[in-house]
Amino acid sequence: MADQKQHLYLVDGSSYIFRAYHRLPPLTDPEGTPVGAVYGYTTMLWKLADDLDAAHGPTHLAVILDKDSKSFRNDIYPEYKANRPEPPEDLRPQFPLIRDATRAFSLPCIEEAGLEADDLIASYAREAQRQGWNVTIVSSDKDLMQLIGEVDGARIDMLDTMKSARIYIPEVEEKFGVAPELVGDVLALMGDSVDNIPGIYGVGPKTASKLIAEHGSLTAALDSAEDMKKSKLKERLLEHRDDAEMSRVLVTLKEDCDLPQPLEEMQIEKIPEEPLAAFLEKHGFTSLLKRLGTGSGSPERANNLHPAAAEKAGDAGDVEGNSQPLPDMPKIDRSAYETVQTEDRLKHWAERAISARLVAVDTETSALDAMRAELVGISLALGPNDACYIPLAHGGSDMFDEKPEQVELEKALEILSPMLSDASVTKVFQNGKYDLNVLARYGVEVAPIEDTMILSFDLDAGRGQDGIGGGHGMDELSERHLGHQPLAFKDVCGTGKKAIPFGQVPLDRATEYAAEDADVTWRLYQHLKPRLAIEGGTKVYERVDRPLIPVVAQMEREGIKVDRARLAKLSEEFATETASLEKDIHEIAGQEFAVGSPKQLGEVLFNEMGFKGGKKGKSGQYSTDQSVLENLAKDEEGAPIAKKVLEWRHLSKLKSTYTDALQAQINPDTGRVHTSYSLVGAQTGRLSSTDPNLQNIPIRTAIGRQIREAFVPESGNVLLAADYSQIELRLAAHMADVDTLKEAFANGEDIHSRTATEMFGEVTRDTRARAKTINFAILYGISRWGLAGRLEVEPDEAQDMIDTYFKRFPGIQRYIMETLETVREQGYSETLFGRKTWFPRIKSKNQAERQGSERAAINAPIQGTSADIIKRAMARMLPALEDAGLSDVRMLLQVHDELVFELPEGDVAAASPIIERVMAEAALPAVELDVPLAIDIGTGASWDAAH
DNA sequence: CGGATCACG
DNA sequence: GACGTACGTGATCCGA
Repeated sequence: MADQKQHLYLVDGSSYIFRAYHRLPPLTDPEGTPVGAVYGYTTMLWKLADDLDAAHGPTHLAVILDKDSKSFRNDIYPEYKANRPEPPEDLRPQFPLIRDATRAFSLPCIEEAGLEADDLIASYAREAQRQGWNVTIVSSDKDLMQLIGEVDGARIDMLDTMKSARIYIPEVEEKFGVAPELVGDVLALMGDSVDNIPGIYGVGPKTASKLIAEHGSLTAALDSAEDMKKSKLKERLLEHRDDAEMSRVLVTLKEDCDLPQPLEEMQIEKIPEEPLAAFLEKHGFTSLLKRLGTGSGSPERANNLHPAAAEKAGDAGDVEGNSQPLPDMPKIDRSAYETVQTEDRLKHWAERAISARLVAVDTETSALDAMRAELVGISLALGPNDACYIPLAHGGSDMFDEKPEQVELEKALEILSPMLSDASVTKVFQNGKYDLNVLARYGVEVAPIEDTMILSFDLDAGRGQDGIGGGHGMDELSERHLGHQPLAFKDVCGTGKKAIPFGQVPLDRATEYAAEDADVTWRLYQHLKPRLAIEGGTKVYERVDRPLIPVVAQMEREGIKVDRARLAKLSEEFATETASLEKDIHEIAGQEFAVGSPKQLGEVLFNEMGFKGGKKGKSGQYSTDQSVLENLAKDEEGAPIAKKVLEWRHLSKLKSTYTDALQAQINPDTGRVHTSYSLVGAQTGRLSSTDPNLQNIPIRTAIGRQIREAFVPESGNVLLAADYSQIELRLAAHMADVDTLKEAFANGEDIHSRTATEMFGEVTRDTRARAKTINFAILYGISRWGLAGRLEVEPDEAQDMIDTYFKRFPGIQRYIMETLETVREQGYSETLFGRKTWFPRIKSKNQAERQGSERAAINAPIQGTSADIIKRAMARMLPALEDAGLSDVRMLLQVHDELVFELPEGDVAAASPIIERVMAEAALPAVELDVPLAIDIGTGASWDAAH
């Protein structure tokens, strides 16, 4: 008998690489091969190998892979997995590398034609269990959860390495509401859209779990349908019984496959250094390579991997590799954190923070909305693993539990405030705007601050692709830069209806989560801040973005007053009008249908009513967008219904998105609407606005403008709107150095008219409108087909116009070529103030993808410079007004080229010239433009009237 | 949760 | 020779 129980680890390699691919940045090795998923896979094996000596660690280990896409399940059901999309282009070359990586670790790698990895895993797991071994399946695939459980003391459990979570019977019961043996029955009912397993149509995980838990088996659940009272569910159970029974077969794992390699051969003791070292070297995983020599644990990060964008891009690509070595930080250790429950300990931490001069801070609250959330606790970090959590409003898990001991909230803030406002103590946040707003509502001012989210944005905007690895949230940053996955909020509080407020999380758990966030923030700061100077991000961070954080925070707290009664009245009018339009539309169509459903509308118009001009898109659905309906409206037969649908759309959009939604957004405490601006929302450096979005309030139609009339000042005040006139075209004139355009702006000419003169020789309504379209087309990166579509001319004619434009304004073409050349060379574009936007796909082999990046790259310096300028104006605005003794002016909103203020009527005359000057001079002294920046200012008793 | 649509600069 | 056509956002609805 072996002295230690045998323990087999079965790694579900195939499912792992898909998850790794989607979660890791698109890294490439020195040869340019994409290796993001391989890197993730390698670190995962590394961690497992690290556990070789551990008590619960593996004695035997094998990786199981899918051989090909077909299996015996396709014989039962040909559509099995038929919906699977092809793997992404830059993942495909990584599949063979996964095998290489496995061999590099000298581990067995098992795959078998006609069998899926799941079946091999099931068969190996059962065989090992029969021999009395323990088994751990390294996967998070829910299908495999069927296997979990114990037979004669031999356990099968699962390990989700991405979440660092063990999965055993309680976790399965939590997820499925039934024991592991019944998981297959639940899966058969609910189906699986990814694998294309039908299940019962209309039955999801909730209903499936409930039915199986109630009846004890699939058959019993299906049989019970007979006795159910009449319902949709009953019908569906009866009608689709066959589907469920076939699904049951599909989800059943084959547990008796022949085992291609005997269990004994999977024994491991120590990973030999070769060929692992050669593999790590070949793919540039040097930080792992270094660890191999020292024999220490898993890596913090791979620091010589190149972002795919910077591939062969000269010095830019080496930036990460050249960055200063990080102080060697110990692994995150959640058990090291302190829960601060007494005044003495709190004072101790405050004193330590003051002498440390740098402290990472994070607040925990009861809600996501900074204007409504209540403070629940604060965490601090002074170094790696040197962190604490200060609970301030934790209650028991229910009203009968006693509250845990904690420092009283006011007292705690009194102790912390001097430190938080101490000019010699830097407070580091992740998205500090949120914490600033929460603390400000408790009367606590915080300065000076640093912000890791903004640091990341200023260094890496645009670096991800299609949402992969490009974000600036804490969890993503931690994984990307620290190689560590922090506890997720939902792991602590749950999600959906079962979610509990943070204040009810037990203190030990709350401390692990909250203090870790401060710890991670502290570490990220150490990592990101040094990169600024090396990579040229200091200016934009220090001069533009960081100063803006408290300014935007204050704007959010100000909010804006809306006239609720007025909105309600509009809602009512829109409701009446849409109802009557809907009736008319049904009458014309000769049938009732959901006007709001593009699918139904398309079928009614182009099938039932037989109108021509129906075009189906990718989804196989008719397009019914504005342009289609406008064309239909030109047709005598089509006009009546098309016009009414257009009108219906217009009104129902205004009602649902604005008049209804804005009323609901009024904050009960302040009576005003508080948007939330994202400082990292747009890759170009613009702000974005959410909850509600106040940057897309209607203005282009008279009906829509009524909504603007509901944005009003407090009595005795007015609203003042100041906007940059044609700022992007002015910047284009400057950046492309176009004399004609610069001269026109210097003379205060109407730029579209001037363009019309240059291009068509005369200014008429028509030529001016065309010129305007062309001017914008230039800013957005032009194509003859795009312009042709907009102007409703032939592509040839559009090309002539583009040629003429380039001839008349010669700098433009040069600007476009030069911009693209530098972006291709260095991987990113830059604004006049040095803000970078990365374009990882600028060299894509996919033409559409590449051209899309090119258009974005042409636009980004212009849109981004404009964003820089208004941000600089915002940061200077209130101090400038205060210097002039105007302390009652409140800055409320920013809409890309416009600022909205609320101020006493009597201050308008004095404030207007100051606002104008600050905006006009915002580029100075860093940048001296060749064109003046003109500002239009208006005031009025509503936002509409101020225009 | 993705697609279609439409509101803004 | 085919591809798919203007940049940047966010909210709502539908339908799976």
